[in-house]
Amino acid sequence: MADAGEGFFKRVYEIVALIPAGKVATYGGIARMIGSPGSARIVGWAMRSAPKGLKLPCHRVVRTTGELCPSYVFGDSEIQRSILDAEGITFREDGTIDMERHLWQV
DNA sequence: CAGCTGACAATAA
DNA sequence: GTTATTGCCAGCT
Repeated sequence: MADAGEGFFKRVYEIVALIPAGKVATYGGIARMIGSPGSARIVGWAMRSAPKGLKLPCHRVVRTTGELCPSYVFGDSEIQRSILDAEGITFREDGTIDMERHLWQV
């Protein structure tokens, strides 16, 4: 990777963009793939500052608890559930994602 | 140049 | 078991 772009952000975009449909990744997990296990917050921040042209599947990025962030939604809180459901993600009774079943790991 | 903020995570009480 | 606090790294003002 000769081009570093924005540096850390670019790295996050690459990881998130590589998340296959039907799978989800955690902020801390992505941060760890980049090489900064303590920058879980930066990953989330990268999503927030992520240009829409990249079409990053932010909905596939969830917390370690399997809970999605309340404010990252594209349009409405119900949208993310619909998207993930369309991707093949299964939700539990409490509205959290089945991490054991959809946690993306290389 | 220095300090603050931020879509999280882990540990302690 | 739940709730609160601290720690982390990188960008932005």
